[in-house]
Amino acid sequence: MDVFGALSDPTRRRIVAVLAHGSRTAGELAAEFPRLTFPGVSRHLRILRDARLVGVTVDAQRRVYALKPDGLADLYAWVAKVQAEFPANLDSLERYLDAGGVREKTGRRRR
Amino acid sequence: MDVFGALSDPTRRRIVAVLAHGSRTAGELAAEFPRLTFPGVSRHLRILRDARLVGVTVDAQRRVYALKPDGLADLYAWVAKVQAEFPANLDSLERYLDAGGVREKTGRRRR
DNA sequence: CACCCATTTCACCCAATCGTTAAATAAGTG
DNA sequence: CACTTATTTAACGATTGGGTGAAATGGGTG
Repeated sequence: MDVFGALSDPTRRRIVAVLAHGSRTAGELAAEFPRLTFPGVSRHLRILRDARLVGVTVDAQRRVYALKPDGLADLYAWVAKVQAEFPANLDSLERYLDAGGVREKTGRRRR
Repeated sequence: MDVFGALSDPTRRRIVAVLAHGSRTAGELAAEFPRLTFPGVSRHLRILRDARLVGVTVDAQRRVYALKPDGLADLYAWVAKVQAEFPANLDSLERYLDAGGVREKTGRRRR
């Protein structure tokens, strides 16, 4: 699952938001989500890890999770690119029509 | 489906990217995705509409889709907030340890 | 090494999502 | 109004995703 997919889940967004304030162990994170079981949180963490949104360091049995800029940067870059390409100041429909977007009348094709 | 969910699909991201360059009719958009059927694209457009990422204007039978800044702004705001809260310059694990994140030795509890 | 703690992996279920085909809706033309 | 174009809605099957409890893994302690 890519960055967008990883962040499409509200729980995972909350995890990322928590980690923005500082690193947490898997257990601490799980404790933040009383409505979820431990394995549930663990799987979310795996998905975030695969998406390069978080990283883990091992401290004995504990896994300390930390936010990683990589994944977020991808997301940010995509949004920035789209926004840059989008001429928001011009009315979009007007622009479309000016560019000759609609070329023909509709209905039965002329014979 | 919210903005994140809407953008979790690659096809929908491509639609948004296309619309960033200018408005398109549903038919024109569908033509950009030869591997998908027309109704398939139509449903993606509906999801993007619900997420306030695009807007429609009616031109006779044609529906002209245009990118809307609203949804993208939400996404941008979320990313910006997380990045602002994330002290990227400090090593995250170090910070965690300094804050006393790990308080006890592991193993069997002391009696 | 017996026991404990922390976390992940496994097997399974249910709900949501994606894509398709067929039918419905909406609107222009002669 | 019959016909055509443009697009959406409906119904349905296949796949993925999130949740759970149970078992497995990795590591520390006495």
